[in-house]
Amino acid sequence: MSAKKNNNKPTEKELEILHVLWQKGPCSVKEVHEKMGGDAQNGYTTILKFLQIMFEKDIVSRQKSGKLHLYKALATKENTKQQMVDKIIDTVFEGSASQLVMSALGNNKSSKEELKAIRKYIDELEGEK
Amino acid sequence: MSAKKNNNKPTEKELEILHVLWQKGPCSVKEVHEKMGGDAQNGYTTILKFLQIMFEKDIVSRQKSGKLHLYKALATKENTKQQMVDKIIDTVFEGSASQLVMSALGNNKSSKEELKAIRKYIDELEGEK
DNA sequence: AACCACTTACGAAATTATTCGTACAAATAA
DNA sequence: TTATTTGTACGAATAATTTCGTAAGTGGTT
Repeated sequence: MSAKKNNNKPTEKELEILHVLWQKGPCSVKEVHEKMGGDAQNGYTTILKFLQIMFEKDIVSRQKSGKLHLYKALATKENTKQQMVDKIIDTVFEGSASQLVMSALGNNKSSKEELKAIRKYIDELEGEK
Repeated sequence: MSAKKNNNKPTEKELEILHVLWQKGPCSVKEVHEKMGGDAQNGYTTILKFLQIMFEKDIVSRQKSGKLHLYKALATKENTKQQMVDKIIDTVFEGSASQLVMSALGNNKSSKEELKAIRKYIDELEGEK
């Protein structure tokens, strides 16, 4: 068992960084930094520090490649998403997924195609029951 | 225009407190404190402090009633929920509500009845298009 | 070797969130 | 009136998050 622990949900900024890693795969600090808008948004060492902290928290792994480190997200996007969704359902929707669903569709930004896809998905779920 | 500003999303604990206010309507500090489990969970002054801070941030309003203050949530539960949902869609679901929906239903905790209700809701939405 | 560009490591500052002790004010009981 | 109860205000301690300055390592060039 590792001395590190990862029971923690990522913070706001950690999530931003994870996004880059999910999108681009293993990255150097420099790549993450640039993808996040360069010094205009965050100092290079800020990103570096975060990646180091995230490494300690077991949120990312890293591997030396030449003289630099390549950082890689450990949690998958899917897991993290699921975790966040579960939590929001729990904390603001009284445990009811359907309430969340209605809220999500309520802003009327979903196209007919999307609605169709959702319906299909529901069909599949019902089939299983 | 007030000197205060409320562009801030509530923090974790603020959200907990909002929940009590949403559920019970205007409350004294004491009521919120008790509803949240009393001193076992949070000291009385902790809750008091939060309500004061939230008052300064314009998250709640307050009104003297006899010798105590009654605090009242300013944002509605609906607005807050919507805001949180919009944000999660934006930050982890690439702007796609349907992705969130699938994730929400994906944990398979929704009953047949819930699925039915959602389907009906989708029908209504499609009708509008 | 001395220099330069690039990268990591470390530590501390700044900010925000959370918790609580203590003092003070008002109403009420003894 | 004095003590007690009930509530507010304030300030400080602690913890977590975010930011960045500075030092130091590494490899390549001249």
